[in-house]
Amino acid sequence: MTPDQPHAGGSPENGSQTGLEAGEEEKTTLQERVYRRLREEIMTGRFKPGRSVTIRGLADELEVSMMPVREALRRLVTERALTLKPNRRVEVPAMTPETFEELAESRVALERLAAARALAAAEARGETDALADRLEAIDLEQDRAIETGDWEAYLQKNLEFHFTLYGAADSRVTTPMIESLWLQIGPFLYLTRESLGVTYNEDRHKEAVAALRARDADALAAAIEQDVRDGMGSLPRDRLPFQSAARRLDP
Amino acid sequence: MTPDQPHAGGSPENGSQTGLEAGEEEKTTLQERVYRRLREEIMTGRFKPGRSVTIRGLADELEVSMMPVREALRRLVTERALTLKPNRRVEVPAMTPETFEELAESRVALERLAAARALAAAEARGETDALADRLEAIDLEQDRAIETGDWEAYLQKNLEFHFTLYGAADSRVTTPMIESLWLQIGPFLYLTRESLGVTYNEDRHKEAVAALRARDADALAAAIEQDVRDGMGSLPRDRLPFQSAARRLDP
DNA sequence: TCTGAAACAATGTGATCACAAGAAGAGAGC
DNA sequence: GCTCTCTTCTTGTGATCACATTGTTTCAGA
Repeated sequence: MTPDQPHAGGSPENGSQTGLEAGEEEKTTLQERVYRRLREEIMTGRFKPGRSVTIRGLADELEVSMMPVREALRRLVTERALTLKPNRRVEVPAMTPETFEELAESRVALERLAAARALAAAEARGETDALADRLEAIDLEQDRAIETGDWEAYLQKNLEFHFTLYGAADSRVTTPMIESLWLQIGPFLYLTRESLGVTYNEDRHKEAVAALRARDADALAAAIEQDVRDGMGSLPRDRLPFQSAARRLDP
Repeated sequence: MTPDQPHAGGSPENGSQTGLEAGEEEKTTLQERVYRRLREEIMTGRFKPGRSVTIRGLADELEVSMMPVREALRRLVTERALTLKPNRRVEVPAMTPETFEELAESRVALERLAAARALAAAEARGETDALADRLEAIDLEQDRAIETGDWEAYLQKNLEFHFTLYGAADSRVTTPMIESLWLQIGPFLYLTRESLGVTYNEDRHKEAVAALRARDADALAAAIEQDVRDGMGSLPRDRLPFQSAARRLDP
């Protein structure tokens, strides 16, 4: 739909010529699709810290009007994926060592909880082994991604592993908070790759699966905690693209 | 500002005749003030679960146009203070025992973390004792609120105690998440009062202050955890206004 | 060449309108 | 009386416009 057309709502002819994955499911609102699109781009690091984002700019780029972009941006700001500067301008937040530390600690606290809840929920439904099987399959695919050097797939499978586990608890409170944390860390991980090159970290996924099969909630939580700490703590702090360093990467 | 007036932005004559705390600071956006107002009303239980909220209805009530209400509502939905039904209608979410449990567990996980971080930050700045003094003063006021039977002040001081503590860490990640959790629990607490009458719970604030003075992070976290569990766990589950019961309270 | 102000452009915020989907109500048929 | 359908009204979503504010550029004066 071109903005010149003075119509609204679910006009049947929209979608096919927008930049928003043409031919996809049209059931959702435009704002929702813009949101997902932006979220995806933020997560994969296409928006670099310090880049300022404008409503009209994105509206033109995505070939929609200002309204959906405006609401999507506001949503991302409340999720802290973007920040609202005092000027009312929106930009990709720069990472600081303090925030990084806090994100790691919050992830540990919440993901331990989510993992324990997932085990309890799966066990209550008698699906624990099935869940372990699924996680094991994902972990194998991740190993394959490492072998073939596919960094994107590696990160994707890591994300899939964690959220498959937490999804078993269908926690409508905890999971969204964890998602918000990932959303804040995501772009930084991709930046890290640019500045450090590809570094695959050892993970504790196999230990987690084993703990799950053993119905050992404490061991599961410990494995998840170690996994989070390994993933975020093993990065060389002094060479990470924090704040000022990040600006250097931005043309 | 009346909606009939076809002007926008920071017209100097607005604010005085809106329902939004006339004469207040005009520096913020209208959307921000609507947001705070709604947030306040949700927290104090003026919006009962199941009540459906409409953009135009609120816009008329607050004497603003649809736009600020629309954005404020979306923000509250993102924070899970309100729920977006599949019909795209917004309503106050009904509490379920599962969600209540999950909110309690999440609070424990995050507030333990926030408390520990607060102690570390205060100690690093040499303000630990000053912080303890402030918390003690708040706790005394809370005791006084209990004596005089002022339920509103009681809840207010309880909130103040917790966020004064966490504020010492100025955690830009953890604190907002805790706020979101309180926002989800808040209205339910007030509902609970209506259905159960006033019940003052014992708290662990004095233990927390003592742990703070002793620079004992573990004891502090334990006190906070106990405080959260006492506050949320001591309520008689079978008589709480969950889901169906909540509907009964709504005229 | 540097500084400062004035003109210009870009941007966020709020208002208003149009439209489609859904909810509610009325009325006919059984 | 009950159910189904058609109509009417309500509501959310998207588009577009107006305005104030913030950034940016230009250009004169030293």
